[in-house]
Amino acid sequence: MVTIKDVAKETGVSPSTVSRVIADNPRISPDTKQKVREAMERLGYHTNIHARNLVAKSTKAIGAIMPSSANKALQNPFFPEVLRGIGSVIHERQYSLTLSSGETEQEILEEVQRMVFGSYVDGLILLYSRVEDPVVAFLEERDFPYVMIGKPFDRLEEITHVDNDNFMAGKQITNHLIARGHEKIAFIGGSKDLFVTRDRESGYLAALADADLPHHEDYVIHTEFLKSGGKEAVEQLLSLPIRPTGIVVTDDLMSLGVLSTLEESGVQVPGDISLVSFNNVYLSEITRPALTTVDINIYELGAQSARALIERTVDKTIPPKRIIVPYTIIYRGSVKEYP
Amino acid sequence: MVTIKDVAKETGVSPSTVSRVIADNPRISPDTKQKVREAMERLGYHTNIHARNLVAKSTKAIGAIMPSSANKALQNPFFPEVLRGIGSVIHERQYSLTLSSGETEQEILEEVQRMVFGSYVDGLILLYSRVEDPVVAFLEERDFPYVMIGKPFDRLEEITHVDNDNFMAGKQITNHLIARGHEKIAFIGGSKDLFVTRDRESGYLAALADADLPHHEDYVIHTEFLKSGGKEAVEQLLSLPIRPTGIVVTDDLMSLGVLSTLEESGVQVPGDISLVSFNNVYLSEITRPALTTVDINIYELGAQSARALIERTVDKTIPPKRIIVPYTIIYRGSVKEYP
DNA sequence: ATAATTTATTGTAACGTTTTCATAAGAGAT
DNA sequence: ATCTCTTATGAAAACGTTACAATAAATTAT
Repeated sequence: MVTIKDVAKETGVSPSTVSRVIADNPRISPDTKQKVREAMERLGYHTNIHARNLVAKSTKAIGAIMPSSANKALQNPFFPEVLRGIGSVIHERQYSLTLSSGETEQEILEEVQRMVFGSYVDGLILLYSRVEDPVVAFLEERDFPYVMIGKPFDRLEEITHVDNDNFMAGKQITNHLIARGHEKIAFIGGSKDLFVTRDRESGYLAALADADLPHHEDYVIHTEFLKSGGKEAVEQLLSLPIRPTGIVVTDDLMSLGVLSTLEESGVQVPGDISLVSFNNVYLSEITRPALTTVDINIYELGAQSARALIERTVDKTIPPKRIIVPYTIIYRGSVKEYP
Repeated sequence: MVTIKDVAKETGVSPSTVSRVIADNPRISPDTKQKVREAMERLGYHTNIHARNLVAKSTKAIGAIMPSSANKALQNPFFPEVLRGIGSVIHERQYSLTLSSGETEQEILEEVQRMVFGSYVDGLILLYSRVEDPVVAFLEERDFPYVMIGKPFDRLEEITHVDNDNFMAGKQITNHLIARGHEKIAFIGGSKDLFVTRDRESGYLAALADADLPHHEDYVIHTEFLKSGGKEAVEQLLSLPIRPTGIVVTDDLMSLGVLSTLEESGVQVPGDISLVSFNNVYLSEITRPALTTVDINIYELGAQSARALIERTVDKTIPPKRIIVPYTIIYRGSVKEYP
């Protein structure tokens, strides 16, 4: 391994000078810089991060915490896409990205502790948001830099997070259905513990209220992600005396299940029932019909969170902020004028 | 930050002793161990990896290299799933996982170089296999430990890799179609540059040959992953004078597109055409019909590669090996007896 | 011409570990 | 009682880097 000393010897200069050349310190004369850089190139020098980190205290690495993998949700193409967004700014800033996951809540917490105590990373991105998260409690207690993708359980103003305006998105996509003449609109969402679900549901309800449409309890269904993708939800909906003519589903992957179950039951989409969805992952354009869905810009969710985190790690004093990533509605074939 | 010295002072013992306790060195008396461990617990000691790595030379970290993200393939739920597999053994062995991706080939190579030169990781897992990969060339040249998921371009015997028996899988799933009476069987695969595609195709051809079924050039189609998920492929197939009655598709996500396009064209699955697929990702059970697909055990692909890599990093002399992860065929509703 | 200031460079300590070598104390052998 | 042999511990060097204080040389001010 070629070290700073080798370069120093080669150039006939001291190690400290070489170090400053690496840092591009203005105190070093252009000639020496030139000379040293050539030697570094020639010898194939690469700085050893561990030595650097040991003294510099900064690791130039951030960690991404995945939700507990006991959860099928992990198969959602959402994750590769956020990771891609994070990765792009990580790469651009010459940082590195450590991925952390675990089967259980407990495992995840342990991993996080190992990472912060062992100073593996300068900061963390939480790729999920859940109520009463012990990880958040731990990070707050240690005052360790982190940002959250999604909406924090509490202390909204104190936690830097990047999110969509899920309320407005929910409202607007529901309005789209209403504008197309639908009045009996159902809602299928994931777990009530997730803020995405809650926000999108609130938006849905607000849209109904604004349009003076009645709201039926039975039209709102919460289902576990893994439970055959909304099969039961659809069955429940179809068994109702008055069937809805439109459905708002909070996730494309779930929509796929909903779509299948509907067609299986002989219900045409969008002929009999219109469907709108969220996320705009790849599959939403290859289903039949292609889904009208709100594109929440997952990539940007990742990129923004990485930017905010890095900013935060270099200057701990900057105040927490909330970043709202804009969404766009992608109109495709799953909605039809009613009647 | 509480260091080894603090623990030493607290216990009235030397730093070296504390270090030895951490390493569970048998030379330390049970009493001192007990005493030191208590102090570590009490003070909340956690070992600083950078200091450790600096002297120990091992980072206890491995890197995972994702394919270039210019590629839509990244949205494939395949990746979260391998990552989950890798993550599980990483966690179990107390290693950490660094994720590396890049837009372009060049970016990826740079990242890899940074990782190996800066001694970020002890070894790398390549989550893709492609022809003439400069990353592989680089790693070989530096004799840096790595394993590949999939099949290497050349030097099969010299590169540790973990793969499925894609030939047999392709053959067996095609045989399933043949056993159900199909004789006109088409094949839709991804890029010919990918070994998965090639192997599965060879298996498909072998099955046809074994059954003395004729092979039509027109029945084999290679399509880019991102191109609307096999829409064109299906259209080509349907425009043929003699339509196939069965199709082998090399990826579930692609099957979804195929399925949609077929139904759109008024072709019933499995009524008119039977479909078999590969990977068994979550969505394959929520399509309509649910896909008969070969479960390649993605999780295990990840776990095995991590195990093999770690083994390799602790002992560089162990010979390269090839690990074949068994597959199973999951029979669902996309195949029907012909006629 | 001398003093004060700026500029470019170096020597050294520090970061938190691990590891080699040395040493003290106790056990066993003579 | 002396000597050797374990066993348990400590002191110190090393890992590769950064950063602070010190110094030498060059420039400017008086």
